[in-house]
Amino acid sequence: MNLTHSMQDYLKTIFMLTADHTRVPTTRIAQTLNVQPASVTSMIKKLADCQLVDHQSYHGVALTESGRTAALEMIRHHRLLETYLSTALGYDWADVHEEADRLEHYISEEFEDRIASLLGNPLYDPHGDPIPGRDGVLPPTPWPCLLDVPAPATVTIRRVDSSQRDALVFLSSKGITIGTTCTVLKTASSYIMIDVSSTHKTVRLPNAIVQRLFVDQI
Amino acid sequence: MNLTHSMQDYLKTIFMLTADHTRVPTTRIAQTLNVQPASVTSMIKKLADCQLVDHQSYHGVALTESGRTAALEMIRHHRLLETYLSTALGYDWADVHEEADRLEHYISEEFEDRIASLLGNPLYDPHGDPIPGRDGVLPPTPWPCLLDVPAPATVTIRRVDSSQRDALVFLSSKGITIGTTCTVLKTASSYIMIDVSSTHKTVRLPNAIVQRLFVDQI
DNA sequence: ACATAGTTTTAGAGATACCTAAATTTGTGC
DNA sequence: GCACAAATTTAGGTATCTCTAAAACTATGT
Repeated sequence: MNLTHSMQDYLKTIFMLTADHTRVPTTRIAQTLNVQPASVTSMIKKLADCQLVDHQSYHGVALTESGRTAALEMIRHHRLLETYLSTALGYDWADVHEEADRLEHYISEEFEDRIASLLGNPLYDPHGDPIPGRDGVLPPTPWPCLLDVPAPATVTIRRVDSSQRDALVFLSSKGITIGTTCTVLKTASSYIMIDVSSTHKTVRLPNAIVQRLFVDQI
Repeated sequence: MNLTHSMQDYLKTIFMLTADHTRVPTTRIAQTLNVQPASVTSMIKKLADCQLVDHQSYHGVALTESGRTAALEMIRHHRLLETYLSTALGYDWADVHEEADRLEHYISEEFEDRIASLLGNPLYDPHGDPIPGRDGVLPPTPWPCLLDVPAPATVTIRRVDSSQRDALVFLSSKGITIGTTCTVLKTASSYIMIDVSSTHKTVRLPNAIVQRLFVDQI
């Protein structure tokens, strides 16, 4: 069964929204994809016909094993593209998502293989998100949220929640990216103060940012 | 007016088929795009409504100035992608077309600019086809067909008609590519014999191949 | 000048993916 | 246990791009 562009989008979205292993309600899918709930229902029905999702009327959706496999393939394309755009074409990490989101549906397996091997089969994309292998295995992401690290501590940034472009722009403007080492100077209730080791500047990070950072404690 | 994927395909095809500055009949477009003539008629009508083509019922189609501009943009995408796939990703020159044909519709202007500048703003793609500039200007292609070069002569391959994948595979198997220098040893009515200077091998080229090669005479 | 073969257009229909509006189901609060 | 709000599905409609079959036009040969 060949998947349409749209089916791939739905599968990827359902995968993202079921990371917590619960079923996802139609409405959340609709919000995420910017379509009406009624449109989701009819697409879900189609995906269920293809055995890609398990749909229980009025009780949400979950991926089947083959749905999960298809979603992971798409996520592999997306994250490899993000990595390639960033590493080989010099894209800013805030701009890779939009381009990858379009191209992921149209690259061939050959293209996928070639960029993967040029990049040295990377395990993480420019935001630290894990890139599924061809076998569908996701590399581990064991890093705790910076919000949960008490001061004083020295940490290395490993992963950023990339869903808000603004946050990415803010972080790179402060010289903070994957691999950056920082020292947490102070933890307040609505922000933290850190010292960025590469620039030796002190930066105030509001909680909205802190909760998007995942770190290795050193 | 935003162009759909399909509109872009039609414009590109009409551009290719009107290289000789004549109008192109519906049927040829249908053959080229592998659709039925009736489908062409309705798409042509849509393109004419957008002032992208000039359609005179029962008397073929030609591009308008804005149709030509849109077609050249798509051809620029296509040929830049072919060049990039070949140069940066190591694709065989016989395989670039298929991949580029899909991706050309989905890359952004930023992607276009980045690969163009990484490649040094190339003027010709891996088959020697001219890459339109951002301004829509096509580099010159002054090279005569090898068929019209009498023996003995020493020539450099400048361009290959890439429309038949088999021919590309055959040529590269014989070590013949863009920039290859050859000496025409003998001209017969249905083939020629050449010496490929890089391999020092003598190769018999049937006319079906010879008529697809365009060369600089040295 | 006109029949006719071939080309092109029109007419009507199917698939995909979206929409709005109306109906149905769920689960909570009383 | 029932009413009600919220979530979800159904029903019916739009746009895009394709198809087949039938009608209309062109151009050629006699």
